[in-house]
Amino acid sequence: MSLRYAVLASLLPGAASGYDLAKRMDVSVANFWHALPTQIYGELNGLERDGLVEATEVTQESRPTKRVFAVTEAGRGALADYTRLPSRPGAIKDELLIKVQASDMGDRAAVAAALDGRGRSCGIKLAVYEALIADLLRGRSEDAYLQTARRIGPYLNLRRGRDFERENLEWCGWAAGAIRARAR
Amino acid sequence: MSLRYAVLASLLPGAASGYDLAKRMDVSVANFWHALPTQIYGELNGLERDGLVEATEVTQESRPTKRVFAVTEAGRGALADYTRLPSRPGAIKDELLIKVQASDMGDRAAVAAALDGRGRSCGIKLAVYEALIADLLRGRSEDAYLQTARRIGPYLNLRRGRDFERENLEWCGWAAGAIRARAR
DNA sequence: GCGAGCATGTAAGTCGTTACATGATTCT
DNA sequence: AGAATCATGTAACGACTTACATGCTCGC
Repeated sequence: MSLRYAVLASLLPGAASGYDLAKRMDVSVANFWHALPTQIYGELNGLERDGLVEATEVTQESRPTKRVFAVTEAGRGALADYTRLPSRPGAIKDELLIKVQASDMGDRAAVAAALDGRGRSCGIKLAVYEALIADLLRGRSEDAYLQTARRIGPYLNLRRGRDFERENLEWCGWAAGAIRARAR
Repeated sequence: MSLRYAVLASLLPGAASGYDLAKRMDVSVANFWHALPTQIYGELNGLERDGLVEATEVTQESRPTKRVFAVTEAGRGALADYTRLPSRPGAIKDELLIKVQASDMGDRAAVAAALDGRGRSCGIKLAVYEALIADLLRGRSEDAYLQTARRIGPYLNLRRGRDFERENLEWCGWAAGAIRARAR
């Protein structure tokens, strides 16, 4: 029941087609809620049925016709109600950490290499988050932004994502080093 | 297909019943792979069918009879093979962050209160991780431990868990403050 | 000409959660 | 007396993933 509200929240900055929304969620929200296009198409139709979003057909030249979804008043209300509900604890699923857990009995070199690879993708995500943060701030200080911006939720979450990647990056390097030191 | 290896890795320190394993995973591995008892019982039976674990019936007085599972040689081999496989990117699912994302249009006070609550549970988890780390180190320095311990995988993951909770705790406080400053 | 991107979905299958069932024992 | 712990599961449901289908356009 949460994907529904992740989709709704991702539509807040403006209407979007399912295809566009899938890409938007990949940068704005993938950090804490990941969804594949298939799932998003289904959820958008469900939201439309329940009157929480409204669809408009947009005919394009030299591109397939698309359906653009906008949050309705009822949708905004449902999302506000949702913010009052208790949340279940956040969950992380990471196969790599299972491999780290078993690394002593497994292929140490392979796990260390996997950690290097993960470190690289953390570095890429980190750069993306830093660019998005700079985009929002547009030269303003953080304090100034938090006082004047129309919305601060997305900024708070970007900060969380950035800090997470930063720390993960550091840990990957450290853990790979520790495992390699062990290999001798 | 990953729960299977999370279960196998959790059995490495010693044989356990499904019931015990569910609790063990709640402290050792919940950090990066969470599973409910129902799922663990099912997976253990699957692992037994495939010869990756072996079950022994243990009759107890004044307690129900239980089945204790131990990793077999084939199980150890399967886990080692698993460490060589590529991992998909780690995924976080956190309802609270959806609420933070929508907080500007929702109930700010409720979201701030939810962040306080999350901060408290982070503090508790942090204390647990710190105690587990101290338990493993037993007075030794980290360097000494990494050089001499039989296994370092669990330690590396405890460090990751600790750092995560520490940072999450700090972020929750900061975000709650920012949202409350907004409410005025 | 070929792959990548635009745009939307269905169908099938796997994974994960919730509710329920059982029944003895130990703690408050 | 009632709740929590020990111990294992089944059944039903909901969430998520994978594979596939369609067809047009743009850049290389």
